[in-house]
Amino acid sequence: MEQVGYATRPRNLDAVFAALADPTRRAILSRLAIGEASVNVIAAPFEMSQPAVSKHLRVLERAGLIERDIDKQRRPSRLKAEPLAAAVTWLEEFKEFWTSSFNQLDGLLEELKIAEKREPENE
Amino acid sequence: MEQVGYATRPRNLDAVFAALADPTRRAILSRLAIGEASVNVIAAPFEMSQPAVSKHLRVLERAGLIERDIDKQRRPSRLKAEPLAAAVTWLEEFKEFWTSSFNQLDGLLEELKIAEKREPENE
DNA sequence: TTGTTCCATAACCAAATGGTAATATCAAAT
DNA sequence: ATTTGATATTACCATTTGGTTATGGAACAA
Repeated sequence: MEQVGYATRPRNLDAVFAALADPTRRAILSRLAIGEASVNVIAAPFEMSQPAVSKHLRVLERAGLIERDIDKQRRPSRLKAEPLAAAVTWLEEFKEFWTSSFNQLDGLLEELKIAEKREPENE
Repeated sequence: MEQVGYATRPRNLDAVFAALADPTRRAILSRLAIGEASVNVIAAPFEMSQPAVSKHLRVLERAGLIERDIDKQRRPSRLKAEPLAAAVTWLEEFKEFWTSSFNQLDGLLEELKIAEKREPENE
């Protein structure tokens, strides 16, 4: 396994998460997980025009999630790893941070604050 | 403290990823990972108006990423776990699927295609 | 009472998004 | 040389997004 974006915090998290926010684009990624595919092959299952799919591909490309080759007239796309790894890293680090003892500490502080400030009237 | 949140579908990946696509909202989540906070406390570090932050909080709430309570005049927000877990699950399942043997198969097919460049493709 | 704090809401705006249809480009096939 | 096929590009449209200022209202403070 090669190293992926561990040291540097990639600043394109915005674009990666935004790209993942569309179900069509997630479906495209799933399709590409099976293997590279041309625009028309990608577009076939969707009930939208080819330019619409091309736009989605451009969003995925600018997020770094796919790369596009040139094969005769076709422009096969294929997945790229690093941005997804960055998203996973952000989410996992955040989850770990959040579920750490800070959480329980916060609960304790909250109870202390309530007890210290005023008698509970109705909870 | 009374509950004010809505019942949210924990599988709304569109809304979750869209919410995560904004750096301000990710920063708000990081702030809330330390502990619950009122709107003004959340808004203080940002160079934007309070209504702008309230809008971001509403996006996070509709994505199910936070819940909002009522404490006197304050509306403290706190994190919710399930949607983030859903996002992590999607990404990890996708990553696993993608890095499975399909990938190596695709690589093999790619080499084969290069080797037999003259052969037309099927769809 | 009067004023202040905290937050929401409304109206507005510019820019981005997601789609369309029509056309252009360009390599491949005939 | 002409046609076909795959994709990009353009022009256009409606909706959403992310921000603003102004205002309203409930709860607290004096």
